[in-house]
Amino acid sequence: MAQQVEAARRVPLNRDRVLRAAVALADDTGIESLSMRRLAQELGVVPMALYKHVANKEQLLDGMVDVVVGEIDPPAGGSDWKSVVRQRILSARRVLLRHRWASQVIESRTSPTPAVLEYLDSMIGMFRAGGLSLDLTHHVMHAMGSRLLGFSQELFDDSQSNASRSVDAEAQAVARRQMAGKYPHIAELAMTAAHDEESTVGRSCDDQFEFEFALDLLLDGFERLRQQGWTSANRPTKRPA
Amino acid sequence: MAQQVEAARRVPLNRDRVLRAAVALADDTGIESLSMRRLAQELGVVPMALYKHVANKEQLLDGMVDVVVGEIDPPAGGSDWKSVVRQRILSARRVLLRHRWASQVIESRTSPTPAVLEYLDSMIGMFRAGGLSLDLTHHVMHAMGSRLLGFSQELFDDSQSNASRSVDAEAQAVARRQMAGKYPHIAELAMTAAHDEESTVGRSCDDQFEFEFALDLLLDGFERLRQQGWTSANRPTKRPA
DNA sequence: ACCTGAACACCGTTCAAGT
DNA sequence: ACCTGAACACCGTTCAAGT
Repeated sequence: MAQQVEAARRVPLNRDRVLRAAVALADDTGIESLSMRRLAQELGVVPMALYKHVANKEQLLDGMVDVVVGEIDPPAGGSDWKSVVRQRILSARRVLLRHRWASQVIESRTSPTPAVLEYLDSMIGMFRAGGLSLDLTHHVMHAMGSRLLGFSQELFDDSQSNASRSVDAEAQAVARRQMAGKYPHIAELAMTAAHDEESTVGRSCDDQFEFEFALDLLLDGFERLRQQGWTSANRPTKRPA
Repeated sequence: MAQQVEAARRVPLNRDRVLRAAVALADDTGIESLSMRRLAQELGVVPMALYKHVANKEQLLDGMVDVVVGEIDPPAGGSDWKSVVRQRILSARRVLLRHRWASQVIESRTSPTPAVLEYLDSMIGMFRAGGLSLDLTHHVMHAMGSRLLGFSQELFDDSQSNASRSVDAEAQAVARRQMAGKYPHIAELAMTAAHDEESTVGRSCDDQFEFEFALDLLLDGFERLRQQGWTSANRPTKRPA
């Protein structure tokens, strides 16, 4: 332990070491006690040294989110779309259970990090590959965003609007093209929403409708189970406590 | 405006005025800029004056949550259970949209406030009155907790475990009886979980199973829509932008 | 040119000194 | 007995002074 600290002090600080130390500290002591000063102390450096690798605390938190999201397993190919999506989401859940501060931090970000966008993009791709229409995939992503994906509803909307706020039109177009290159499925979805026959400029999508879509889907499911006299007796084998 | 501030200064401070001012300040300037010092300034008092009405900032946040949850409409009787639940949840959503900081604060509480417990209790009561079995209601509440209820999955579990941590057995029993009096439906549910044939002491419930229940319910719903060639063309009338 | 100690403007909360 | 100014132990971040 003391040896590790010694060794760590000798290795020159870099962004990756800063982020991993921050994740470890948050895992161990909780996100509320993660401070720039405490983190610096843990790394055996003066607080100011951190500011060479992250612009500020917000960027540190962004970086920590990317580390965590990077731990989610890549999609496993082969089976039907439901199994593939299911496996991926269960992997994400395991990751978020390992880093219990992560959901809260992800939801607190004002705009999603690249790693989060990549995760969402590949998730959309899995639905599309499974044969779901663009239209259905759009609403499905919103419904999943509730909490099963690990973060909140509004995140998905913001990936568009926040990035393009207070920037001139030309820069926006460039950003959009860059985005389409990196995240084709997100771009495809955004495009459809924009070309919607009833849409006015920048309408994007109807939050209220998305919310009710998820709600009604669940409620109808509950009612169906109710009518069938559903019971949890057919629960999978439980490991003993 | 200046008159209001003058008048407010004359009225003696009480807990209710402190909480309402805190809610208004969070609504206006965001939760991150709500500080004890700033709130005191807004009320025209010295920071220390607040500590006569709330023990600390955590208790202030608890009180703010109760104010917000108190704004949710009471259940409207009469119709089928789905309409009743639907209306209530849509009311809760409207409230949380008015106070955009609230979800985050509710999820950050270490144990649920009385108002939140009351809200959950009456929600359970609505499902039970609709004819859902205790068993089904249990899983339904977990599935709803995802995000549609406005706060996270784990909250519901903690209402039991957190309250009874590091307290002797006798005090626990008293607390349980008090709880059963105030929140009969929660108590009923907790009881069933405890008497589950396979349960060991304090097993409460299988988080993993609850998560997958919600997940599979949604996924099966998506697949059904997919097979039906679902489209959002039958969307309700949209108000123009 | 690079690094960093001291300082700034905050924060929640305590406590002793004042009335 | 009550109230509160000053103080404490923090925080993120700036910046000028040092090498």
